[in-house]
Amino acid sequence: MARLTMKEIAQLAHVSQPTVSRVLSGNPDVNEEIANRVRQVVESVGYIPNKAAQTLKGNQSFIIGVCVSQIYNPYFVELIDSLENRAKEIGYSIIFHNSKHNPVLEWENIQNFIARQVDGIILVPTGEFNIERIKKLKIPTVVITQSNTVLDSVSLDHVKAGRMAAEYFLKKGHKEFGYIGHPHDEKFIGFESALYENGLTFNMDNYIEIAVTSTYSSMIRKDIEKYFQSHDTIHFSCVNTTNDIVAIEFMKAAQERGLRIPDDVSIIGFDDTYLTSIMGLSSIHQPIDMMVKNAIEILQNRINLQISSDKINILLDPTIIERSSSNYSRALS
Amino acid sequence: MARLTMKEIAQLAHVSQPTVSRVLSGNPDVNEEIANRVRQVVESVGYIPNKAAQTLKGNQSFIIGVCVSQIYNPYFVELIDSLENRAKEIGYSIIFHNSKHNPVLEWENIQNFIARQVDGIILVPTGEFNIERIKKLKIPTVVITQSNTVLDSVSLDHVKAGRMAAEYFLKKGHKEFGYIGHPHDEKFIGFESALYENGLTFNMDNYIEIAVTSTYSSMIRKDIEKYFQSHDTIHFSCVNTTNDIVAIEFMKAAQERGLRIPDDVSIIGFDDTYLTSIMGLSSIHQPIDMMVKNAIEILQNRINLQISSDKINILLDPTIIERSSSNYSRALS
DNA sequence: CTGTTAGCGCGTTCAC
DNA sequence: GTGAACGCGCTAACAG
Repeated sequence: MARLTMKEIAQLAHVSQPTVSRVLSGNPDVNEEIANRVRQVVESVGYIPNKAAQTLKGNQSFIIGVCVSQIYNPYFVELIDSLENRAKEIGYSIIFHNSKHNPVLEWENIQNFIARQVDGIILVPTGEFNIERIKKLKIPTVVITQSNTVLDSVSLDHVKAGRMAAEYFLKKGHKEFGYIGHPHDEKFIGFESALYENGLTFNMDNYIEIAVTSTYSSMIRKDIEKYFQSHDTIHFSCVNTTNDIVAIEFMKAAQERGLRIPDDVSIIGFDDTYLTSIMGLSSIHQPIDMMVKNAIEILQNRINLQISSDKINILLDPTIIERSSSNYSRALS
Repeated sequence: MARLTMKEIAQLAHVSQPTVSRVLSGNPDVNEEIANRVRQVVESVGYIPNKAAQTLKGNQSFIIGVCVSQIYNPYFVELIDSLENRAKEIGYSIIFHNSKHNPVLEWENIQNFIARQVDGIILVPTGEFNIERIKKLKIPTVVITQSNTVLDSVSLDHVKAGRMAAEYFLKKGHKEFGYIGHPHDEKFIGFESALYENGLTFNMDNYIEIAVTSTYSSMIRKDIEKYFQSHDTIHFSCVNTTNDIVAIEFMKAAQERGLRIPDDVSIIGFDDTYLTSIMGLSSIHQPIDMMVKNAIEILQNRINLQISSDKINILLDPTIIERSSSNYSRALS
């Protein structure tokens, strides 16, 4: 249980403890022979330096705190995996937290990050609740998968994604449009405006609302069923959705009601998770690795260069991946 | 950037630093008035104690290292989420690593855990490669989702799960059995032996082998396609699989070849991830929360009581969840 | 080039 | 009931 310390290594190698430190940190000003002797001992006893002490001393923990708002969506899994990979590449560890869409939990998680002396934070926020407080902490923080007006952020251009879906449907000859998403969905803004620019207005009765807190398939399904309870059938031939899970739940609900996909209703998902290939769901691809790469780069710069340059907001371009769920053209009239 | 220290809090509250320490640790031997004054200051400046220093001092980090062998399977997501939840409940943080089925990476991850002074490790091992070395570290470690002959472990009873699938198929009247899994699959042992006890022998030509390293759907799919290349069709009416992803990939491959499910071939998955409900896939349920609960409990005991009692190996009972993919009875002959 | 000294922020004696 | 002094394991500054 009691791990070896640098001091003990020093004794074993008959040198002073700082010399061991120098050898391990690659300081070249050490006699090669002595260095080898030290390395020999370190190797043979399997000594590993105590990062808690290094952190205390050096004011750097080489930890990045990651806090996501949910994890159920496979999209977040890929995000976490990608984050862990990149972080490891640059010698960082990840402390992971889930805020479950709860701002109070989110703030607790952030506080833990502070306590742990993380060098930076990557955040999928629950909303705007804690943003200002986080800003005040002066810890490099980048919001990922959403853009933010206060903090650095890296995300897909959601508005553009919405536009893209609308334009895709328009090109396929659709006339009546549906949307399934949360209230205040950026993608919807793009979706609606693209329609508007084509002389169409979105009928809000075709908006199926999913509660922000509906994190599980079953809850999403209930939200969709609620819509069907007040609407005998749907009055749209195509529908854009806020994520793949929502899309799939709608897909199932529609099929159970005898609606054919894509003939009766075309569907586009969002995130392009691996669920899409399983279900043949068209989806808008999020370049996760690219987002993560950018986010970590920003953090690194903020950490090392102590730059307090202007806020950085990166918006990446969406790509639409067509699969069978939307591969259907309406006859032109 | 430079965070407040306890000493500075002490100055602000006109007390000594140890007094602040006492107040924060809930030591009752402090004048109530002074304690309140301290709490007041702590609150108003948002002071958060430095865990790196606490770790260094107290020899406890309140960190649990979690290292999984892959993350692509949604099963692991639920595992990580559950772990994070429980850990937080007892005041622990999680450092997360993915070994990607690579023993070298796994060992690096473990070394990082040591460096970070984790109090315990929860591990989904890549194999036996590092087990003995880990044992020597004398750090409380529990293997999860697999049983282990050297370390503590909590897992489902895989052999029993295999038996359960076989018995289920037998009851449905099946005569020819298939299996899709990795080499040396514990579930297969149970599957085969249950058949054997019913006077049947498993035909190894009906074993579709998936490489351990086939982590993505596409790779699994390739393994399945390879089987079909050397076999015009399948000679089994039911098949047990090693996880849900494998099951779904087989499902798709079979359907593309005109096989009806469950009429021509019944399928049972494993893990009971949310993919199953999407696909109507029968599956053997893993009680993740129960496993996590047990695993963390074992860790806690090992950490706090310093107990070095006998190795603990918990085997939980499987449950089979029937959905449409296996809901079909063969006519009895 | 190497060893001695100091101090990171905190918890824990020990006197008072 | 409270403060002074020490040390956890390490890195950095300073001598020599």
